[in-house]
Amino acid sequence: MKLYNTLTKTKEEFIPIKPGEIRMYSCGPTVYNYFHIGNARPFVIFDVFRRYMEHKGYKVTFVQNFTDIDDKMIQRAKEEGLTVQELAEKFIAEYFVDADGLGIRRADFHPKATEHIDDIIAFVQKLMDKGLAYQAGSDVYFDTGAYEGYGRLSGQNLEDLELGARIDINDKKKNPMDFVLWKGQKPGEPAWDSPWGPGRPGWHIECSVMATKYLGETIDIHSGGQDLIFPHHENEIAQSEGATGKPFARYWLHNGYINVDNRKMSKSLGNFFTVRDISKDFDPEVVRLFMLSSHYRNPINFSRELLEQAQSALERLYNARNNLEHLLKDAEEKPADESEKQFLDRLPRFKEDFERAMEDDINTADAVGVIFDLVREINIHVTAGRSAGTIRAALDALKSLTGILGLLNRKQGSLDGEIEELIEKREQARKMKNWALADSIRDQLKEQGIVLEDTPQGVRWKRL
RNA sequence: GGCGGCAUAGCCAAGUGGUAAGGCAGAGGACUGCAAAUCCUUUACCCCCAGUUCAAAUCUGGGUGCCGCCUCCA
Repeated sequence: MKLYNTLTKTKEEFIPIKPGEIRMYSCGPTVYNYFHIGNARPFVIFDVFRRYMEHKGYKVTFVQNFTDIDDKMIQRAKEEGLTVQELAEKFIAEYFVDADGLGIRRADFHPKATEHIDDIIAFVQKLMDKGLAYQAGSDVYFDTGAYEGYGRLSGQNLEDLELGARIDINDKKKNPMDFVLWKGQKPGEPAWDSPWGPGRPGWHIECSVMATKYLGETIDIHSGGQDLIFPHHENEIAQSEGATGKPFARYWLHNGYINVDNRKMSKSLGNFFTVRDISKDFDPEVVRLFMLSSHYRNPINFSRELLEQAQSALERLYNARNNLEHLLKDAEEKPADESEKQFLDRLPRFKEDFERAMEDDINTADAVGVIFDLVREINIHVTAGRSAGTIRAALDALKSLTGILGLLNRKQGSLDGEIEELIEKREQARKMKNWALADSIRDQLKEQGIVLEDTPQGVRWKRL
């Protein structure tokens, strides 16, 4: 498996610290709102990475945090008339609703900052003890000047950063790039007691603390959006390596942005679409396929038209699956004939091609292409009269590959009796060549979202 | 000012030395009572200019255009 490592700016062969095991941390959402599809991209792509590595037999321990205390949380809670904790609980629940819809599996741990205050305080204390942090008023700052190697991840050095700095004037800091580890309480804000007085953790520290707590001082992979490279991940490295003296993460993975009209989708620009909003018009699985159709490090433009394209593509996948399941219903158990054998012999190649794509820095776009190649092969060769074994093999191959990408989660389900009766009535009408009646029933069902397709093996239905 | 990314058909998008995967849309055909699904056929001067090479979308240099980070942000 080759992965592009932001730390080295090269594609490297991935070698886990412990053979067969992967420990990975991915930055999760600040839970003050529904998340938008820009936020969703890392959730989806790193979920796919995790699924793929598990498919390859790795034991993956995956941690994704919830930031449940910060300025935005406090402000939003105030606006909503909720406590910060109530706000967090609400949007953590909503996170899971949308994440489930997108087919994102739960992490092994979803730690929250507020549940690790003691750990955070101990961590900050450790940095103080090492002379890498200092108290200024009621705040505690990380001393970037005292830490060697600041800027390694983002390819910046302190001087250049300061030259272009658009940072707030803050007299309390020794160095403009110093960042807060512990924020002293302001009136009306939630706070926890600490050696430096009541306050709350800064943003960056929670990830260092929770990553090392759940995964160890050196982890295999740390991931997130490109906008986290600086300063968030830079600061995580400084804190973690400052505190432990060990490398923090071996591989840093960063996904590209989702753009709208070629501009980055972001909360501050206000040009964002929440997954929740999009779910009103599209199955979130469409969003998932949309994201996986391009390489994760490339920016992708978002538009309704592109989702419609993805939706049509997804339908093609479902059609193939539904067709196989339909064929399987009354397929015979019999030995494969010569042409079936040839088809079966070709099946493993799709898996190989798929894996080759995935091994190349998670090239899901290429991998999706392989799935469509497989679909065509299946549509050509797996037709009426094929043996049950052949159909099953095709279905297994398709489900296996789409499963790794977390696609085709929708179940075919069943129809209620009333609709079944209508379908039967239409079948009778067709036998009598009463096309007018047959077509009117078909139209009527379509109104209800049931599409009928007549095949040589009888009528097949699907939901719109 | 510093650092970085991208430019492939109507729309999306892989491909990083041997003359272009895949999807969507379109056109024609097959199948169908009609459809749908499916299959077949069809649609690319790979941003521009130089250079390296037997050979470049792919490497090098120079342009042009767009975007991002350096501030909260996935």
